[in-house]
Amino acid sequence: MKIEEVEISNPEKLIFPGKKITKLDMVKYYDKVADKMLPFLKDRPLTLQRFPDGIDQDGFYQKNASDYFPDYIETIAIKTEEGTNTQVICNNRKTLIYLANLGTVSFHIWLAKKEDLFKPDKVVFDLDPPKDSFKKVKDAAGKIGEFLRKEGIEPKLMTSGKSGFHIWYSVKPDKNFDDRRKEAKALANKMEEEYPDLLTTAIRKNKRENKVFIDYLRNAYGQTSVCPYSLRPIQSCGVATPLEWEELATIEKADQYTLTNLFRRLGQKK
DNA sequence: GCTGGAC
DNA sequence: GTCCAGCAACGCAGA
DNA sequence: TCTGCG
Ligand SMILES: [Mn+2]
Ligand SMILES: [Mn+2]
Repeated sequence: MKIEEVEISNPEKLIFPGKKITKLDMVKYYDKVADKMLPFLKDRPLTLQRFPDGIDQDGFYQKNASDYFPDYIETIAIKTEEGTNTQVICNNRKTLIYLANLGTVSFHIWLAKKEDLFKPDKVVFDLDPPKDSFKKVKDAAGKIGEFLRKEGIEPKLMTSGKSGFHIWYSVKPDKNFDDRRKEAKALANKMEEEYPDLLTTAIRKNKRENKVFIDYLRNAYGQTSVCPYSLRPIQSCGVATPLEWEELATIEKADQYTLTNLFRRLGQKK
């Protein structure tokens, strides 16, 4: 069995056993969503989150491209504190299929592109709910969207596919991570000030007091956030789904859209 | 999922 | 021939 | 400087 000239091994192996979703199902999902997803992957170093034996078994993160990856897999050298990593960049459908066949469930992307790895082209706020209070994080997303627009920013919204939301905005890649993080922190502090009962920037869990955590620390060199349209390794096979702001009211959980129902939504959406 | 080293 | 370990660091902020 | 965090 081949898709995009990539041999699919063990197509019947269950990756989401609870939902009886096979590796072939997953590969087909990524093939189908590729046109939407590839623009978000473009030119960004990738961390793969792989579950070759399904999400009920231990998985692993993979940063470095394996020696056996075929030549058509694009890679980039990444400076780290001690040495160099060689990370994958996924700029085409064939690569996406190849990585999915490896059991990659989730794709985690850098906030900077290969042209300048030290200068991010977006700022991300990762909203994490307390325990599992989706109500609060949904409320927070709406408030933060409104807040950012008042600041003259045009924020984008997506479900994380797992428990919360991501809100981000595009910037020119003309400042380094330290500067962008300071900017993000200042905004997060203002949000917290405006909604002190709902939002917190406290890193320690035991100081969050059941509030929604605004994680602005993703805005740092070498950090990643989940790519739009990536699956998440949870029973529900939730998808990180970009939303129109008007859609927020209709969302009842962070994994509302899944491998199974995402295309129903995309079909309706013009 | 796939490889390479240990046995 | 079979078995099995490895497959990710990093940077920040607060204590 | 060490630890929790994601
Ligand atoms: Mn295995
Ligand atoms: Mn999150």
